[in-house]
Amino acid sequence: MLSMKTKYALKALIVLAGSEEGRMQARAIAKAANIPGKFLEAILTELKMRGVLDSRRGADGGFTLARDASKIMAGDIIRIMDGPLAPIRCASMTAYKRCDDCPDEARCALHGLMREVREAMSGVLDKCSIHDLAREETVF
Amino acid sequence: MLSMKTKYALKALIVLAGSEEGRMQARAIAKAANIPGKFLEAILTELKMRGVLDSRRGADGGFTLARDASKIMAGDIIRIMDGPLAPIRCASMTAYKRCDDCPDEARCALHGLMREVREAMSGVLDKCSIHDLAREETVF
DNA sequence: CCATTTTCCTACATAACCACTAGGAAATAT
DNA sequence: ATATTTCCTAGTGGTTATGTAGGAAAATGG
Repeated sequence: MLSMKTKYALKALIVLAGSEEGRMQARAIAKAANIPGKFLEAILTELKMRGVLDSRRGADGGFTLARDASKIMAGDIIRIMDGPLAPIRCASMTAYKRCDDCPDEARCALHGLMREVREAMSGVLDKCSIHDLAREETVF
Repeated sequence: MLSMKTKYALKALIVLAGSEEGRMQARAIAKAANIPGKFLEAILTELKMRGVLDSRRGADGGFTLARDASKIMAGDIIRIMDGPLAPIRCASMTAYKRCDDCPDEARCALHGLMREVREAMSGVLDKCSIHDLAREETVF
């Protein structure tokens, strides 16, 4: 299950990608996407820290996408906010970690299955960009 | 991410499905699958309550699969223990619920994407049975 | 009937996480 | 200088995760 945080992050990016100027203030995004203001602030800061957004402060400041919307994938955002896509760490590409109690990964029944799941999820989420999401007639 | 509970449930079922007798006691399963005993007890009880296992108590009691291992799908178990596969309730088949704040599902950018994800996950998890998992040379 | 075994049930513990909120410091534009 | 806006540190109240402890109820073997 996606956390609200992740859902808000995606919505915020879609709103931002669909904006005229390309730059929007936290307040405006919060209003447009119907997200609690202070909470969104924290989310945007995190996205900036992780290189997804750029920001400028002070009057007439705001946030911009750090790269083209077509290069920001839904999968990237979910990984940043919620962690790896894979249902289990030993099946993750981006955050692999061996299970403490697993004697032999190659013969673990779950490992193989969960890799398939990860692959399936990645196949959808890493092929869908914020640009793809923003071009539809989106309502929040 | 799968919870330990779900991981344990799957492991327990695989062990049980792979056993000679078809009936095993909680203690024995815990040992074979390397799961904390008392915790497993609770898990097995839940699986029984949800119709996946049958049980008999008293001396020489234990747990058996309530139906053929080939008819118990990994997806079923995950849904029972962790909830819906879909990343968001409005994209779930088995636990659909409209988002409170969503004015029009058909035009929600996330809805469509998350349905694709659910479909992809279901495609793997609802086609893989405990039987499939147990037939491999599994080690825990 | 009795003792033993095993499931079943209730309760608790503790740590982490989720979804936010408050208040102010630092930077920027006019 | 002032107003605006992001950035930073804290804290809060509720829920979930991952178990443990202790004993009641049921079944079996003798």
